[in-house]
Amino acid sequence: MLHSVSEIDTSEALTERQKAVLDAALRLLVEEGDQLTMTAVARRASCSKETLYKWFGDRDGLLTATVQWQASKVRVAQVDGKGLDLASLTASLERFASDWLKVISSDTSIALNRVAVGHAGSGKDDLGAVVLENGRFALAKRLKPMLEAGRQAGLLDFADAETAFRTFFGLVARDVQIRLLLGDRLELTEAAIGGDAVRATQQFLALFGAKTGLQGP
Amino acid sequence: MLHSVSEIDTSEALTERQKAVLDAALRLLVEEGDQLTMTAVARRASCSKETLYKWFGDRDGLLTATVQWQASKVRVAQVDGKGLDLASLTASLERFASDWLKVISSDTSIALNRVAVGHAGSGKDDLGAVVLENGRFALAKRLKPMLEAGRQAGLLDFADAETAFRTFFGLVARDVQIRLLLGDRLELTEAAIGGDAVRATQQFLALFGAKTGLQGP
DNA sequence: GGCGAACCGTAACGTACGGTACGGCTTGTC
DNA sequence: GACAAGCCGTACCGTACGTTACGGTTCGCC
Repeated sequence: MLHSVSEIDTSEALTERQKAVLDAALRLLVEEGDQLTMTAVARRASCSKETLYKWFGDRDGLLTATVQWQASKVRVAQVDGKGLDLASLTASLERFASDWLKVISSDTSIALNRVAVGHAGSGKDDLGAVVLENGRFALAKRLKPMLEAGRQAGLLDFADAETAFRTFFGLVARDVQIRLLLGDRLELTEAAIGGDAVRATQQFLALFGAKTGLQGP
Repeated sequence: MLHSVSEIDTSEALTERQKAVLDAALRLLVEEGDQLTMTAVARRASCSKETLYKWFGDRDGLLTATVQWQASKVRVAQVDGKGLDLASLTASLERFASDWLKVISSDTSIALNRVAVGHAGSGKDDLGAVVLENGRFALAKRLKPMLEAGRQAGLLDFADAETAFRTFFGLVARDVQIRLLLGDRLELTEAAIGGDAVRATQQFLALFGAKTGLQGP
């Protein structure tokens, strides 16, 4: 049974058919937003509504399963901070920034966040928590070890990794996500993302780089 | 007729009674979110549904009018940069940061943004544009002259005011708005907001303060 | 006092959609 | 080949809610 899930576990023993159905639901979610209907999902996935209800319980269960399914697809490898120097730290931060900008500007992320935000008001489900856990918090969990390693290597100087992370987050995302969620056309080309990643990283290093005389006047 | 409006104009000749009705709708929107019903609004406002439809056209019209009504209430005075020094610039920036954090963490803003985000997918109305115009863009319009003045006074150093603004925005808001929209409990006390405003301002000045030897080693 | 406009309260209408039931088809098992 | 399980397609049910209609009341105006 899927609709009893609210823990952190991910793929939850989905059959291939179920994954295909959730993929269809996801595509429809991106196209239609929250006003997708069970009938439309069934038609798109070439399955019966009865099956949908048997597998996912109800509409909220389907939505939750869809969001979790997408979340389970974006697990990425942990980077480790072996032999860290300023160049590799910089490259890693730029990588994080670039990846994150690509994520939040993707159609899928926008659609999922819209749905989750819309549901956040009425505590029926925890879509918001799922999205947050696999977005912002997952990013923090991956980035913080790198920041700590940078501090160990004498490259960074900060008191609290959480605070440092949040500043990095702000420097990278700025107003991009909220503008996209609110429907602002804001095309982020590959080049623009790359430039933003470099800028954000430089700003972060300017704020939290260790004062070892390497960059001061 | 209200429902033919989509320009930038604001209060649009509302009678007192209409304002009262919109206030009721706004309160209900904060409580119920997007699943408020016309019946509920009519009951809360002690008016008939017929009146609602006559005044606002349809449900979307009522929602749009409500959002615009709230927007028209938050017009604030333009600050001017006469006799600007570092202390007054710092104070102004802190003020902007603090005000903005208060806004985005308020129940009203959260509710309005949630509704607007939810509607942004299906181009039925332009709630997203309205919210954006009276939120993020209004802030930029008020802040940029101050930044320019700071540059004129030799206190700030940046190439593009828009870019500088967006960095300030990122440093202030960080992950706060998206977390709140997604339902994360994140209580911002008066003290926390004040601290964040100071921190964001200091970081901004560290990045964009003119290198006049005033703060370097 | 008579009249019309605006508005309140409520009832009624239509529909879209969540959820369920059911007949038929396919597939695996004995 | 009989049988059961799982699933597809579709028809069906119930309800919530947007929208409309209408009788009754208030209020300004002559």
